Amino acid sequence: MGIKERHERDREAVRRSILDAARELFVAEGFENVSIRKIAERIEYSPAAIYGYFPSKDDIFFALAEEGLQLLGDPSAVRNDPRLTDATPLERVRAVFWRLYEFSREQPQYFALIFVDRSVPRISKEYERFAFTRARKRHIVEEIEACINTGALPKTLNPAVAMRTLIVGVIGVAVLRLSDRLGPAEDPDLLAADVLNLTLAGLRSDITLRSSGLTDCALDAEPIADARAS
Amino acid sequence: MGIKERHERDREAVRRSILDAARELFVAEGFENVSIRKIAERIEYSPAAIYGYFPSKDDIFFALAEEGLQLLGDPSAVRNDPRLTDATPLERVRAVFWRLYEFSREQPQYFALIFVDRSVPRISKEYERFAFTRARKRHIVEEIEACINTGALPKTLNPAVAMRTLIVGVIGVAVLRLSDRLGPAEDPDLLAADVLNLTLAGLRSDITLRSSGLTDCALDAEPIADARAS
DNA sequence: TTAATCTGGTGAACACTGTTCGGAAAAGTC
DNA sequence: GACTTTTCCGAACAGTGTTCACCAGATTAA
Repeated sequence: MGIKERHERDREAVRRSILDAARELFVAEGFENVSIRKIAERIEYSPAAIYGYFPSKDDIFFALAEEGLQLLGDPSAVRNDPRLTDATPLERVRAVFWRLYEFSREQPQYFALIFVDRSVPRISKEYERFAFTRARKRHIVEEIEACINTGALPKTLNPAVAMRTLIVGVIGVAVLRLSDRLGPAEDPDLLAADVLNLTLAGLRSDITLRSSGLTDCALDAEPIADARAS
Repeated sequence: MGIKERHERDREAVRRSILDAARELFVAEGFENVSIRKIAERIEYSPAAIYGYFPSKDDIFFALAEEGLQLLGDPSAVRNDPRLTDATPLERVRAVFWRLYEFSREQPQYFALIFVDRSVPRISKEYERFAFTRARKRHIVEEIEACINTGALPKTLNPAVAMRTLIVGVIGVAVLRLSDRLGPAEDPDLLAADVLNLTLAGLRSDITLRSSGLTDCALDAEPIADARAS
């Protein structure tokens, strides 16, 4: 009996159409400017029907965030980039964070959602859902450790802290760009490149960083409370 | 005849009560969660009455933003801080940006409005209203130039670009903090200090920065288009 | 085949939001 | 006292996220 299967397929098709419509509308008009009614109208369903597939508007956004992070790409994509086959470890690290900055340009809505937005509060509580971000973070730490091992970065450096400071730089530039706070003649790309080079130069200078070394970060926050509860 | 004066005083009093109520509500609940009706209820007026004083909800926020920047404080307050009388120029620069980070903690709503928020789009277009931010920016550039003159920072450094990179760091940390993207055990204060020190160390290292030197920045954006129009 | 059941979508409504408008009432002016 | 101006309010408009009683149609059991 393929009836149940057909049911599931139909249901999944509707769910997909909701996500597709929501994604297009979000990217085109921004999360706040898209209403359930607009999504419903586009897929030719009633607004109430959507609540049979997602418990809230936030959850639609949340499902899209997961897809958004996949658009950021697998870290191994950067690792295997042919242009980086004979790059120095430092250049590889820079490439990883440059990719993050590029993502903020290519997918500003996704970027804002995942790294900036406060209007979707639950995202910070449910980061462990994004299991594959753990692999991403591990990869970045490995790249930084490679820099340390080859002497490109000082041995005293904590890779997690270094990663954090680089993320801070990318997010700072991206926020300035996305919130339209840059002057009309300022080039955000040049600024991003400068900030990355500047941060790497600072890391090379072997100053003492006081931040503790943590296993969690913006790309992979694992609430300690949850870990204790389990 | 003091009648007109009394009228103006009464009107100003109501206007003030609107701003006070809005400020308290914004700080307590955030801009998006405060409605005109809530403000009206608190000051015991009808919602429509508020539109006799402000043309829109955005304009209430905008008036508050101006007050918010005054909470950030006059740059000369940092300049005249007794703890900085015999500080090095570099320490003074760090103090200025540390003050900006503190502001992001003390007045997160104001900070988000002025430096981050996209939901009040007009603020980026009307920055020239904040005339006194020009003095603030000039002061910061002067402090950085003092560093260059004393050799604490390299002579090749563009002060405007240096200021920009330091702002990027502060905004990056502040956004991570305000959007709740830091791990539960991470200390944003330590991170902010690390990022500032790291950026300053990078600036000292005399790497080549490609960003052009601009007169406008996040603290004082003067749209070129407007300047041409006048 | 018929009757019962289960499912999914709907229309209407609730409680909100920012904003507008006609009118009433009070205050000021002549 | 009559006229004008200012100020405010009640009601409404168009929009929001969300809920719920209901119903048609598909599925299952007798």
